[in-house]
Amino acid sequence: MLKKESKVHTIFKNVSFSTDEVAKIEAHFHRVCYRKGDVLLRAKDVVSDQYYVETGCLRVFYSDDSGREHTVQFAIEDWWLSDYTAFFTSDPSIMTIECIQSAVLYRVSKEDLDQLYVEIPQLERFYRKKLEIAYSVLQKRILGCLYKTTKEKYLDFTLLYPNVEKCVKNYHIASYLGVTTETLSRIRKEIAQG
Amino acid sequence: MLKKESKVHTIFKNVSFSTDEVAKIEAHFHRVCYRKGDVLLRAKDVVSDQYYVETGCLRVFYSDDSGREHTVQFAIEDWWLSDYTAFFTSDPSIMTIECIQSAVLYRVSKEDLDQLYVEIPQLERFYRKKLEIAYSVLQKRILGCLYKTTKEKYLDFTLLYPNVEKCVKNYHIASYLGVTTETLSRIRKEIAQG
DNA sequence: CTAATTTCTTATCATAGGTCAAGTTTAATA
DNA sequence: TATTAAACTTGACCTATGATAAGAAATTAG
Repeated sequence: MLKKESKVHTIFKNVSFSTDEVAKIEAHFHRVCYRKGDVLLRAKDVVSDQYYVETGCLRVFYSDDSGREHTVQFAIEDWWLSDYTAFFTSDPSIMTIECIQSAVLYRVSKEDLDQLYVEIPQLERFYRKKLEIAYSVLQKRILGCLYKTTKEKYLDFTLLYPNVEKCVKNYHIASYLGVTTETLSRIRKEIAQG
Repeated sequence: MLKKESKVHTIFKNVSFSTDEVAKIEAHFHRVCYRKGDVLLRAKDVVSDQYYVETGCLRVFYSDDSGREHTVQFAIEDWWLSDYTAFFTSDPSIMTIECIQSAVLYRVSKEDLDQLYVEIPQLERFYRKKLEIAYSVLQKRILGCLYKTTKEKYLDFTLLYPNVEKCVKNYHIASYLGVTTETLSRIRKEIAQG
């Protein structure tokens, strides 16, 4: 029987690790499952983990003072998620993470990751590059906020998250775009009518 | 006479490098000066450098199809700047970088930096952490775009860039907030009147 | 110091999107 | 399948901000 491929090769595509390094990494990534409606993280929790999504769909949102929810990111297959601001700064969470569709995730703690960075420079490089891409994506979104119409932002959303639209509620998308469900409804109608 | 402190210690605060490492880093950082009005980078240029600001004030902006400018960041003393999306992805620039107040910068190329990352893991760590903070800042700005009033966003701006307001034009700030100068004018009036 | 140019403010009007409310469709549950 | 609840759509009205224009203030150049 063939030796099972490590999940590490899936998670860290295009990075070559030694067998020893793969073992070290594997030891710190924990497979966890969640079901629709589960809450992985609540505002004010301490955030010591981040997650890699194998399957499922989740969203990270902020609830403002008047109770309105604002979605900062979705995560489906092959995405990462956390309340990164809290994860990076060690401040308490301001986000909530909710499971929208049953998910299989790999969890890793900040502490373990910091340790791995020292032992495996390749790994730190991977995360640096991942952050570079993430930074670019956020900057593009900000630019969109500055000058694009809601319709354009909606179309950008469908490109960035091609498979998310199917599995999330309308109001999830609206809260990502920063508009009301009513407005999104009108925009969809407009797009449908050409 | 005392040996002059290396600029490396100023740029990479709180990181300990060996004398040899300092020399290596120093060899790749080039002091450059710009004057008010100078353009460091034009849209469509290849972006091979990023800059550390010793003194001065600059801004990075995107010009949309109808010629309107949208400021993605300002940079004053101790900030870094580039068209990071282009810098990270090697795509041609979509941003323009303009000098608002005479500036002294330290320039480093992507190529040299990539080399230094391999030689000095401490340096890669510094930039990873810098990116983590930058990511948090951008996410906070996005969150602001999703639910804050223009007035609140303006006040956030004054907190994030406490000394920038003095040296930039009103329309620079407006283009950072994603509103017209007229709107910013009204908001300032409103704030002044209590 | 004065003139010219740029920037900022104020006013009027137009519009995208918010709020509230009602009705329709879809999904969950008995 | 029927009932209930959740999600979505549509309409009427309101508000913040954009567009345009004109004048005031500040900056730069002669």
